[in-house]
Amino acid sequence: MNLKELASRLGLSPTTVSRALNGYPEVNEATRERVMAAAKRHNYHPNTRAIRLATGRAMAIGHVIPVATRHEIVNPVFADFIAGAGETYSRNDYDMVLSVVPDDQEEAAYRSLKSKGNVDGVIVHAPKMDDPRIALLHDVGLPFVVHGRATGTTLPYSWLDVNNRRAFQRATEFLLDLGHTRIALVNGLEFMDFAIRRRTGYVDALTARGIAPDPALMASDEMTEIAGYRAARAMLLRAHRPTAFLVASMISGMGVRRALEEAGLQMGRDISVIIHDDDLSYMKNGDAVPIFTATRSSVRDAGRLAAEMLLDIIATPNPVPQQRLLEAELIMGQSTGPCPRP
Amino acid sequence: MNLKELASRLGLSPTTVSRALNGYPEVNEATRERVMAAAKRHNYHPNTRAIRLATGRAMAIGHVIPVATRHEIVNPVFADFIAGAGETYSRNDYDMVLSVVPDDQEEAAYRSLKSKGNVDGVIVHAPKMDDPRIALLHDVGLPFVVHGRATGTTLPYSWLDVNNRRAFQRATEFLLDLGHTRIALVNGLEFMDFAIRRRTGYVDALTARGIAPDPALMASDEMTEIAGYRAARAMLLRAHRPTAFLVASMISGMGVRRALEEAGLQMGRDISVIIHDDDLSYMKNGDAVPIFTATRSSVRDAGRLAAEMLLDIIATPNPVPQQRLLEAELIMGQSTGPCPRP
DNA sequence: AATCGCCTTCAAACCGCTTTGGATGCCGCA
DNA sequence: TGCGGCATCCAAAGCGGTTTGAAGGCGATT
Repeated sequence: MNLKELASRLGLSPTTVSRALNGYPEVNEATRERVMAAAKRHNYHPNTRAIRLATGRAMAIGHVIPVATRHEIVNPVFADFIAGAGETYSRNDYDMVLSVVPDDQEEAAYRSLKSKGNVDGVIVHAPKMDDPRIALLHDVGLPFVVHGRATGTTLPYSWLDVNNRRAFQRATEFLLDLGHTRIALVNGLEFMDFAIRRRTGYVDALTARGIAPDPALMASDEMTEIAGYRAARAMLLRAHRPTAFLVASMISGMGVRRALEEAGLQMGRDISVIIHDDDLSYMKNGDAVPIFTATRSSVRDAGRLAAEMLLDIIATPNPVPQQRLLEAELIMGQSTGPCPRP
Repeated sequence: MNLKELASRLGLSPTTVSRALNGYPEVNEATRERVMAAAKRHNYHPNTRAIRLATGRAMAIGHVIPVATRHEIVNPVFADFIAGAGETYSRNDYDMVLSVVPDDQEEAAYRSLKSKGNVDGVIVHAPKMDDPRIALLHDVGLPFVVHGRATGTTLPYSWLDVNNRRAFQRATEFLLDLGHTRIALVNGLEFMDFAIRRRTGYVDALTARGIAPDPALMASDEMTEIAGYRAARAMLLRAHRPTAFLVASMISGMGVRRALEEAGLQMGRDISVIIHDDDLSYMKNGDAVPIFTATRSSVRDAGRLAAEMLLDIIATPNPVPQQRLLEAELIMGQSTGPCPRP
């Protein structure tokens, strides 16, 4: 059942039927109702491919996922972000298209998405310092929103980010207030923008209290269980071990916990831990009582909001770049306590 | 730059240019090269939307992701599957479209995908017992491949699955051989087909050795850290605690480990644990030496293979249902050992 | 009564590609 | 010399919608 057939059954022209269905004003209300009823009765759904060609819009948003090397976006955080963004797209009749490409072809992927007209815009994930993708998308002319920010980029662009610096600053201050002075940072890879900001927050808080950051207590690696475990273990073996840990993610946190337990240290009593909690659906930080004290910010909400921002930009004739900074909340769990006196 | 313009620049008809670019035989080789060169020079990429309308094919595969209730597909396992499938799609110039929908609208989502012509086929995730989606897709006429199987369904359909029953049977036998008799099962939700099969494997292995399965040692819940922790803790508090655990996933396994450590039990010495390891990129089970002894099967490979199967089915005129059963390997880690004599 | 303007509706062009059904020219062969 | 056959190329008709430009009908205004 297509438009032409539906129209002929109704004794109307395709023009009128199309307009009736799309809510244009120049059609009689009685006619519109007749058309709507017939469309429902015959289970008519306009062909997306035809709409796309006729309107010149793809009605789809792209997400490029580079794979196959050191840093992979394919992680639990990404899954939750996608879920949030996907909800927004569905509500607005947009498709979400994921392009999984070898990471040396990421740039080509964006260009191709644009020139072949597969999408109306993209969301840029995991921005790095001086991220080249921003300039690229700028001159390709593909609307985009960055999840995060890219330090060093001068071009104006739209982004949605969590205030990572402030979150880690507050967490550090909280530990300092508890009497901790040897606070370790188990950070993500520090070419990632958010990791840089987190470190800044941590360093700022320490220096504000007159404590010189100790490079031996600052690790930077992928946010996996293994990496968290390794970093924590190495630090615990040092002569002067830290009394508190600031950890980049729930998953790294599990690794840190493993190292602590292996060392016979009890979290919350012998040693304190604060993690950053993306509030992942499959990785909840406890329920009533959080396992870890944490800086929390739902990445799923971020996905929802970033998608809304992008759709808004696409719908606007001459859009101005939009920015939005979300604050993480500091939630109390069982993993922190006063620094034990030696 | 579109086909018509490119053609006129070349002094050729669009027909010939189209054929030259698509490798049809009825065009002079010299002409073809001239066309190819011009296409490259002018950076011509055919408009996907037009190709789709003209050919009647969507060149896209759909994945429907239901959200917002108890069981959510949005999990790390799903992310890895998607990554695998996405690689296959990219290689074959297909788009991957994800539909995130409230789970009471899942059926409508499939129907809409079909009637609006957004995709050429779909992959069905997380099949349940007597899964209604199989009959639905059958009569809607949308090609599909199921990741897993659906016990109770009589219709023929294509699927790709891991031999979950055998994997858990082997794992159980392995523990029995080590002298364990009180073996606990921390399973996924048992309306999920794979969870049913795993339980069957476990029960079969026990009964084959004359051991009656103890309902108190069989838990079934979501595969999260929390759920794993709760199930294990409850069992450890019983008078006759288990000496070994069989756990449904890496994440549940972390929860079980937390419970064990809380109870002061050392994995591999006081108590044995075997998990199922989907070999997730961000949830590696150790590296050189696995943390957990495990039944391992890469869900990413599964994604790759399932996608290949689907593309093959779509390309075949009168396809017959395809099946493929992957075997999990049993890998030795540090979490198992002989049953300690009391 | 003629004209104007609004409300409805329609025919046809268009989006950018594929594909069918010729058309043309050239060669070889009878 | 005439003709079949092959190699090339093209015009035009789709694909299934949207959108422009125009037209018919009718009440209101002059």
